Amino acid sequence: MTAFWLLKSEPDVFSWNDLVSRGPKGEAWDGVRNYQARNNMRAMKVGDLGFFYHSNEGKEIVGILRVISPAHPEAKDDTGKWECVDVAAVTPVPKPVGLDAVKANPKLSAMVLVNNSRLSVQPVSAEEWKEICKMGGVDLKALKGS
DNA sequence: GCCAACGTTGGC
DNA sequence: GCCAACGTTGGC
Repeated sequence: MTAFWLLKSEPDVFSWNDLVSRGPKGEAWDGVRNYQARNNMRAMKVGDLGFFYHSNEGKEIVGILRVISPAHPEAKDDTGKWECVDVAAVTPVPKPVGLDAVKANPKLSAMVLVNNSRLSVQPVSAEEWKEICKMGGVDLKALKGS
């Protein structure tokens, strides 16, 4: 069963367009220094899908990415404590879903994004995934084929 | 730029 | 092992 996630990045540092420009080789989602977020990455499997969320600037879900490698130690990290997964862009969200829209939707009131805004890698339920895809105009059938 | 919420660190 | 101090994140 494919699991769903939400990964945050400040567009100043690393944006959706940056990930798109990496193509199918993707990019290591490194720099995470939070145990909860790391544990979420450890739980990821290749093929899992995630939302790409722009924090601070934009505050909206702008794209969908795919996990292309399991969690592995970070090359840059000399403590050996931290890990990252590799992700690649799948498709943009045609109508980016803003934080305000998520908050305004009662179906999404349990989302981690709403209740723990500081967690940078978070799980998304299948229901939440579907709802946001609907709001964003994402073609779910097209996603499956990718 | 401010501040609330949260996580981590370190003294005891 | 508790908790105060500090640092960071991220919404506003």
